[in-house]
Amino acid sequence: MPILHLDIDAFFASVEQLRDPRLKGRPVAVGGGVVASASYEARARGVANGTPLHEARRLCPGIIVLEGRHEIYRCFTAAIWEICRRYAPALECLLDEAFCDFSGTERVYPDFLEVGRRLRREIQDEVGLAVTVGVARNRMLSKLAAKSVKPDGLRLLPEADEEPFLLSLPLEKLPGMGPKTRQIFHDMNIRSVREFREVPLRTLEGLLGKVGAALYERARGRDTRAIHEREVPRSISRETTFHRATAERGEIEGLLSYLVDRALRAARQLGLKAKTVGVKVRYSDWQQEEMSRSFPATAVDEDVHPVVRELLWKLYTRRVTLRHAGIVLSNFVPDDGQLALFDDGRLARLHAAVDAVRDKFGDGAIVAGRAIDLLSKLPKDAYGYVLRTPSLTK
DNA sequence: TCTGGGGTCCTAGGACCC
DNA sequence: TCTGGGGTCCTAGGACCC
Repeated sequence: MPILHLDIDAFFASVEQLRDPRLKGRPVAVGGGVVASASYEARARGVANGTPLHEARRLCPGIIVLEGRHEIYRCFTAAIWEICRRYAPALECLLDEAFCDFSGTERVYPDFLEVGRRLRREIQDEVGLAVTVGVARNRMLSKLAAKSVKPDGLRLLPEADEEPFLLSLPLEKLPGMGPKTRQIFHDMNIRSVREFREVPLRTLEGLLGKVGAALYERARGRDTRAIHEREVPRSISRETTFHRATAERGEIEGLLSYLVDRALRAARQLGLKAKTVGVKVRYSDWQQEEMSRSFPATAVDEDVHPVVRELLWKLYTRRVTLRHAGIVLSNFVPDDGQLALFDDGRLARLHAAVDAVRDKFGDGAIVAGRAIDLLSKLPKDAYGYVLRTPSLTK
């Protein structure tokens, strides 16, 4: 019974309620544009994660909407993962949830229900947040077990109970069964895991390839995905929606430069250089375009900015204003500290100094290049530019 | 009532090399 | 000159998850 899944209940909203007692017992939503996290008081009124904010206000008049601050949330998750590490030999953390791998510890912990109880109690006592815990034989089952007892719950799913539990699930509860895939099976009048089990493996593979084979396994309670700490990210992206849709080159380039600087700083903090950058734009009519380019690995802002400008020129062709723009870095390699051919190290030292100032005074403390155009257009605060929809993660 | 900001993995075609 | 096959990298796009 070696995998324990832990999920922080209504994470962002709960942190806000903890920090401001006046919010206790009241409907709270954190987000911009759509709800990123809704308190259970808000959920009771039909507000779900992903609900557009105006719709949330209609469903739940008096709902308190907050922008949220990732710096604060990160402190809370750090404290909670620390508590998990007291017990679990291996941990995989994703934003507001964690998988704890207890493989090989059955002698140390004869009763995983008791481990779950202790974890929940210590997190509640030391951090002040409620978490839901599920324990089962593998990754998928532990998460499904937790989902079945949210919020503030604890469930151990013994092997003997797996079959009836799985067979009772609606099809969309299977991980990997999103809206598109679900529709395919609904059209075939298949709506439950029980009915899905009748579909032969070959049919699923023919229909969905590897995804189909994975779903076949999961419908039978099998999941071989390991629990592991994320080493090197596959991509780092920064994107945002404009305060007002715009067609002004200077403003668009300025914003993209700013986003590149932020993403590259994250890469440098991880000791990574990127080999690919992508630019994405979304027009006011919601049409979206993306383009990417590869180059020799770099973590230097000035190397990436011209590529981004070139991509923007190729990409932004319609005479329609943009509502949204972003960049994504990918194809990372470790930064071996090697300098470019004609660089004597001054550039690296300059970036280290700039990063240090930004760490201390916020991303907006030092602004260079095209991002300077933003100074007159965007408000700034202690953390950097105030974007229309601040990121809640990093 | 027009819809956020992160991420992951998979597929597929084309370039290029052997 | 034509044919073929495999491997790898790049780019684009789709589906899914929190």
